[in-house]
Amino acid sequence: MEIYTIRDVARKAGVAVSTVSRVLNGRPDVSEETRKKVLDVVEQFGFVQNRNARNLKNTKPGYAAIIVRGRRNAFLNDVATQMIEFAQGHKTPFLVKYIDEEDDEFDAMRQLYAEKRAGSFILLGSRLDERCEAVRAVGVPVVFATVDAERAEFDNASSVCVDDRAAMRAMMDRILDQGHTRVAVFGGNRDGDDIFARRYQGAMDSLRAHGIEYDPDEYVLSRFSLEGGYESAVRFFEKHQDVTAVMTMSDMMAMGVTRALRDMGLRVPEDVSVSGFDGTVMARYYVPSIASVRQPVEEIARKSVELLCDMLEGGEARHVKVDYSLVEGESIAQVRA
Amino acid sequence: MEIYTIRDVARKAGVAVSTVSRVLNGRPDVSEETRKKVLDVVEQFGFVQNRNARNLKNTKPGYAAIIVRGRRNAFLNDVATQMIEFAQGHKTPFLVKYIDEEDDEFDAMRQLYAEKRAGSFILLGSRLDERCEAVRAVGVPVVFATVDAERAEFDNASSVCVDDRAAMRAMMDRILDQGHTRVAVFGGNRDGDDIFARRYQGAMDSLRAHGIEYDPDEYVLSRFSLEGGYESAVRFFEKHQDVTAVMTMSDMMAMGVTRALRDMGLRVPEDVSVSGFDGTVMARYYVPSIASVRQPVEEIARKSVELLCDMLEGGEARHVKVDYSLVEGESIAQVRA
DNA sequence: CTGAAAGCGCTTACAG
DNA sequence: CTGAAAGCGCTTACAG
Repeated sequence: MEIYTIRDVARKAGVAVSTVSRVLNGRPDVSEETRKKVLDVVEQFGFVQNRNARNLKNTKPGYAAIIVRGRRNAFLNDVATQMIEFAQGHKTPFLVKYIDEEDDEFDAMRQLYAEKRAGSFILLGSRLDERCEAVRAVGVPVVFATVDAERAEFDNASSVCVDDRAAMRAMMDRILDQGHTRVAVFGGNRDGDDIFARRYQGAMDSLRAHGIEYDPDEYVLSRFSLEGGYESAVRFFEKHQDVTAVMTMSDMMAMGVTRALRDMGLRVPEDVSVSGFDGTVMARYYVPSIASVRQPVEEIARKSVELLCDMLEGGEARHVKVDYSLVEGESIAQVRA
Repeated sequence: MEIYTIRDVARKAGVAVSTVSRVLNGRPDVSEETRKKVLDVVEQFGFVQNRNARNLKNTKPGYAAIIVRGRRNAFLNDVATQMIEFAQGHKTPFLVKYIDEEDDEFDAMRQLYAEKRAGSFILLGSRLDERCEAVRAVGVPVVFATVDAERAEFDNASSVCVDDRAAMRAMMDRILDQGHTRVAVFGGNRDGDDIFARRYQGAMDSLRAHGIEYDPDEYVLSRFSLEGGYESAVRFFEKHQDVTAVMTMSDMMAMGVTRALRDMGLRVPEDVSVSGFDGTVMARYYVPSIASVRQPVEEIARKSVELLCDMLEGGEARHVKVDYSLVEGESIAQVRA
């Protein structure tokens, strides 16, 4: 495999490297004739620019970077895709960086800033723990998407999310309205002040309002995956056959729970009702379709991009709540007799 | 956000940049004392290396790159993840590059070769069309995974896949053994000589062996997604109520079909049997669980890495078939009376 | 409109 | 064990 540099192209075309560079970057100050000559050689060589060299030179922060944590999360992926769409119209070019579940998005920010000239960021699915103080330190515009960063009070960070607490409460209301009184909640760590804690609080709000006492044993810490939901359900229902509904914090988890119940000979929703969270396509196609809290993918994406562009133009950090909606599903029914 | 270079680190630590570079790269020829001094400054600065500069210098092809086409394909993603696992043990470092469905993996190869010192490749989910002549041109070791490249006769390309034709035939046998005689097949383009064409042939092999005449109208070109399967099924069953089984070329498609059937008031498997392909986790968790052809993720991954390493050590290009297996599922049953 | 030159942040022989 | 210097492939003022 032959690798050509712009020097090779320049020599072959009989021009200077700077001229080739200009052509490659679509600069206007090149004669039509020269441009053509250069492009011919580029074509002929199958020349590909070395972006390492390019980025090394170009140091002014131009890009906005979308950092997505978790390659497998369909919901976050959808949001990222939408963001790119909305970003098309704006002057700032956007790039997407996927990082692993365990990676540090703040390291990723530094890396992107240093290497790719990314000077502003949208963080998708970030967690607001100690490390997020890094955001304050970096000082560049940041938008947290699907995370509420209001209380952290960053000067340079906006956020977009649904009201997780209210959403969860509404879903629990709907379950309780079907007569259920023993509802297990499967989700993430409920301590602290992140979205999982708020969702948990929302569930509690509803129970309290309905005058139902909640048995702490009926909260199950579970992984957000099919397997996680499955295993949690199997373990849980060994001891809690009297529970008639399971509310989860993710659609994947809900589907895992549903499959587990079925394998234990329980029907959903006749014997046990199940709810999810996110409003993913898969949940809609599942049988039974999973009742879920839909986060408005498109609006989260649009708002995030808007807020970032706003800050880039000197606007203040703002915190926006977008409307969730409850997705009807076949997975919830009247409590069994 | 402050960006430090190794010059800054060197100055602060009171050593030369070359020394800092050596420490950063874990070279042995640095005194313990100096190393410590440098690492302290690195820590203090939160220094991150600029990989652009690094890659720009390092030009000897070291990496093996795994190119995955399609970020959303759970199956390919699983294979890629496994490959990384297996690659750990080998001397060659591996890196993964995700490209869009529509991107050209051969362009990606050139790019990676030029920029990241990737001198050998595993192509996951590549299609073997005209563009693949590029593989011959590049000359570096390539492994096609989940694609049969035997007939293309590249000197420098191995391949790993299941026998798609036999697999599809086996699945069709199983369906026909349940008494079905009207089976629709939903899948990709059946012309040419790629895996879709072979799967189609496999289905035909079985029908022929069973003495069943196939109605060409009962082949449906469908997208490989939930939505694709759904729409195809709705359109198809408007006109073909007498069909009692649908064989598909992907689990996603099969789940879409199942949901569509249910929405049309048909039960799976009581009224219509459905089968998938790939053996994904989601299909196993679906209700009904989807009978599928499992491609052995782990073995495809292991074999691909092995074949590549083999070629890197001068071995010949080889073409390996790994064993598929039929996954039992609740989605297939005796034909309705 | 075009070219010669400096420099982006690293690594790697080459001296010492 | 350590440092000075060249150079990776580009871009971008600066001249002309």
